[in-house]
Amino acid sequence: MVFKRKLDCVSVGFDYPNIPKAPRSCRRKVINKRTDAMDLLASLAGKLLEECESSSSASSNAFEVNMNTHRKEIKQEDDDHDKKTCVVNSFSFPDDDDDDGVLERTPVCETKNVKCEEGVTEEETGGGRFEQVEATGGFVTDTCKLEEATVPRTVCGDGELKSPSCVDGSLARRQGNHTKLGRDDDDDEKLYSYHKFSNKFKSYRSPTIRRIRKSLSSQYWKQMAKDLGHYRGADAGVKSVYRKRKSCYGYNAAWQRETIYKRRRSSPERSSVVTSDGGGISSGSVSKLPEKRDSVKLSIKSFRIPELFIEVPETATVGSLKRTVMEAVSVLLSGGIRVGVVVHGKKVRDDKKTLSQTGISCGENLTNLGFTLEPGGPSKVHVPLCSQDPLVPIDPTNLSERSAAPPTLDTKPPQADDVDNNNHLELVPYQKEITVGEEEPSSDTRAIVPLPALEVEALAVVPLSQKPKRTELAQRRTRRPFSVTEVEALVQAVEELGTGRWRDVKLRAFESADHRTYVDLKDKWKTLVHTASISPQQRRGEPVPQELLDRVLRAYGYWSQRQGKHQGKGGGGGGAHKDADMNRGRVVESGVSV
DNA sequence: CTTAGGG
DNA sequence: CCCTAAG
Repeated sequence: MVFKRKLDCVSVGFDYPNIPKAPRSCRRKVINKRTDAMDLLASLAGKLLEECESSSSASSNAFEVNMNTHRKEIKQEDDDHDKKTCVVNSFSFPDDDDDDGVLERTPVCETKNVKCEEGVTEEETGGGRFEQVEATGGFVTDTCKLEEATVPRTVCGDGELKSPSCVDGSLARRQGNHTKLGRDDDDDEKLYSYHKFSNKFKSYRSPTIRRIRKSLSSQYWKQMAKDLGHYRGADAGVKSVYRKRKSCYGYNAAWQRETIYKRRRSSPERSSVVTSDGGGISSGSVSKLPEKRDSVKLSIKSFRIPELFIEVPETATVGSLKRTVMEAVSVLLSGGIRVGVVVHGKKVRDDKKTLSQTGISCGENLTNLGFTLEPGGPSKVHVPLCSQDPLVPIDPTNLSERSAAPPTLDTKPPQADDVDNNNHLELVPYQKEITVGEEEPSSDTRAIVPLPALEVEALAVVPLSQKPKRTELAQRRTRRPFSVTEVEALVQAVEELGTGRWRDVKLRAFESADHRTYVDLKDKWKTLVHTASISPQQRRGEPVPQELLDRVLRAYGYWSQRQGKHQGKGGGGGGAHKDADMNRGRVVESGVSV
């Protein structure tokens, strides 16, 4: 595995990795995807602040929700057949971002586990084995020890404490070797089951995660279910020659999650905001925050998604595996989330209680405070998120083509598979302080808030029946303007084959251009016709030689005339013949009827 | 899966 | 480019 990851501490809050960021445009998209998550966090922060303010006149409340890069536990479930089922216990979002160089940071009361994580991580990863993934907005997927270090225990639904299963080693590596992905000490199949039946993962975009524009449409779920494999039929796993984006997934509805994300933004209200440059230490910034006594400061490092079941064929590529995980997580996050507050292991349901009444105060050890993300929560929103917030890009596809993908084990074609750098997910709530200066490294694992149990009940509800709140799981394929050469080839093919045989056009002229589907060609032709019809001044993009546009018009006119006739079917012959016809057609168009 | 069109 | 309805 070549992922190199910066020390967590860095991402956690001291020093932001100065890794190259994906182009803003790329990141933007990602941001949109994360909107829900961010909203939630923002909402959470806002809530806490509100309470704080009401109970005390503190005005310096600040929150910081950071995402950690890291850990994800994977465990192998079954191995029937040739598929691997892995359980991803958790993911965490890297604390990347802040492309605008401004991030808000707030000191947190008393927690200092950064170093701890850092140390562990480094050790686990063999020191530098992982490259920062944040560069591309990705998440590092591994380092389980971290979990133990940071989150020693996890409370299970039944109140029982369990140690998080942790698997070390990168997912990719394991997968490649066909070795176990992890221990399976705790198999909670109920969490989130995600099965991938198809082993066709070459698509350059996530198959299951398709953008759903019409969220309100009843088609949404239908589509979703279809994509996920609920409707998987005989065609499961089958994909057309051109289309490389089909796959089927199955997943069980019950999923519980504690999600995570991080939001750089502090509560809109009056939290104090500190900004610092992305790569710098926040000491200066932090110190700027006025320390008020009655305020409670804390930061949520991350939220964790308990588990994800994933099944992929052994023949699948690492990239596809990553994408699969990404998709699973996206689906999980898409259903809406609710934040829960847990103090001393107990969930605080009364939203009206003040923090101090609840036992949350600066004086207290905040380690007994935890947050949970529960499925489908109404409590989202409130805090206006600003789109300007740099969020962690998680969208794989996008980044893939544009940013230098961190080296990964498998080499894959640039466009299609690197998408992964970002698939990761796990979020663990992180609470730590960004105190400046001396942080004790690994001294205190407790700094991390113990993750409370998830509400199984809530989790049990699995949707498929419920509409996910608008989620933009899928993303658009990256735009790839046709080059003049391609246009030429297209025009040539259309001249010969006509405008109703896109599949043939594809075969003839773009056989090897996997990224050009016949639909793409059809669309391009459409635009070419339009382009040729407008004045040169109105055209945009790389100029297409007028000569080609003329041919476009000519062919368009010609084939239009042939409407109803043999529709080009009689074109078994060569292009020459066609050209002859074309000329004739042009004449016709000129007014001479044939 | 392909086509054809609208978005 | 995406999404769908149709065939």
